[in-house]
Amino acid sequence: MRNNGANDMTKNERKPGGMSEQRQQRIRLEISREAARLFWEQGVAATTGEQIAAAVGLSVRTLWRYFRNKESCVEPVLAQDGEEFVALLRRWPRDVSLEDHLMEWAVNRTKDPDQQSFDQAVIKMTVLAEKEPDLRTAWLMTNDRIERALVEIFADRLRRSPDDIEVRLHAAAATAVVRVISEDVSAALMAGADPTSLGNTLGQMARAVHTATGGAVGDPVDP
Amino acid sequence: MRNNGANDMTKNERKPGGMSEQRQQRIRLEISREAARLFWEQGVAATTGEQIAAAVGLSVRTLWRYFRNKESCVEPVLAQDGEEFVALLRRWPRDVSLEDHLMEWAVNRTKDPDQQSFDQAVIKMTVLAEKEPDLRTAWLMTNDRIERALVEIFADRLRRSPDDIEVRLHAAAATAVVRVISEDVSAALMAGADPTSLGNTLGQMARAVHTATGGAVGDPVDP
DNA sequence: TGGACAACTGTCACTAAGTGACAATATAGC
DNA sequence: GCTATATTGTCACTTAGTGACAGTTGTCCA
Repeated sequence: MRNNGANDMTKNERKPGGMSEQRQQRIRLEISREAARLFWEQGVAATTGEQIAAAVGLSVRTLWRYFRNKESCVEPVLAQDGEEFVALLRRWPRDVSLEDHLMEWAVNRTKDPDQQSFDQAVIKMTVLAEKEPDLRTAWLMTNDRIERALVEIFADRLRRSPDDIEVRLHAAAATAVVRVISEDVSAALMAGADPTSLGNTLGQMARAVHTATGGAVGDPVDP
Repeated sequence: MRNNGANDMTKNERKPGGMSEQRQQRIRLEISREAARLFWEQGVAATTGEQIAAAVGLSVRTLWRYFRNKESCVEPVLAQDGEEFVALLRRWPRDVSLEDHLMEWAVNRTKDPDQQSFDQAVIKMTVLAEKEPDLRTAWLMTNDRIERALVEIFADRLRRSPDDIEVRLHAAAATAVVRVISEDVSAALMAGADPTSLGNTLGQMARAVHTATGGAVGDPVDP
């Protein structure tokens, strides 16, 4: 999904003095990467904001302008896979099943070499978030955001209101099972599992979503 | 569920100088109550640890010995309903459906007068947690703990391993839908809804759990 | 190309969160 | 009451995080 940032120059809403959205995001990602590395190497508590700022070459004050607090520094890394997943669901055609859509994407995607090392960071943080309480909160918050996104997506697909309790229930259940599978896969990969067996992970997610929504989400729907 | 603290004096492991488990819990709850009140009245950011400590008559240092950080001060309040729910599920007979078990409990329970005002605090915090990010993390963390408890309970009921991915999926989905319904009900009550219509909330939860687990959890099972 | 203007960044001073150490105190068991 | 031990308070300290203000950088437009 690294291929989607492609020249979407439709939003030229840059004000004088403001920097491009992309640049802001790149800095956030850069910070997040360094924070993840430090958290992994020394633990969260032992890592200071000063260290993170120094690692990326910013003043501490600026660091806190990009992130509300220390834990949220890793959110861009933690949210990576989730946002990829959400973006994928946004492009989900109505006449295609979830499993087919995910599988079709899986075979077509190309693995950017630079992306590889980044994926490592994602996996490390996901695993670390199982034990470190501060990272756990960040992980749960990113999943909370995913859930809100899924509410919109599901509401659209089911032609129901985002306020509909059924829709919100489906989104919550779907997000929960996707999260658990992500945790499970990350733990397996960290333990040295063969990444090729990961190919079926998306199929597992699709089936889990279908089950967790009582069959309401996953099948093709009327156009 | 106030009636379960009943004389479980089996754990007489009190060491000289140590205080009883109950006393510790009472203090934690007392702190939580005051924190919730202050958070509601002035907002989370505007409330200092010093204020909370003063309100309950403790030194600030002692406050931080009871709670790791400011947000977690409200966890006992936020966890109230959830722990009640978990305790209820622990007593869930194998030959009874979830809906029947919850409904039977609903009619038999007595509303402690002191409990009323406490419920108000629970509702307030649940609603406040929808907007205030710091409380949101606390709310998600309590639900994370509930999920872990449900893993054990479901594993036991399904006679499967707590490590079984299916079991964890069911627990995650179930916790998620129960959380959403709780949020929904709290918001409705806060908006002035009639509490009598709340009687069916447990039925709704039971059905939602049944659906979110693909029918795996909710029906009676073999003894 | 060269301002003009607004956003971005750094420095400084500050408040509040949270912790370690140690002495004082309270409590359970005898 | 006596004793051992957990609990609490006080003090000093580090770090998280913010507000204000000045300097810098990047964008838009002439």
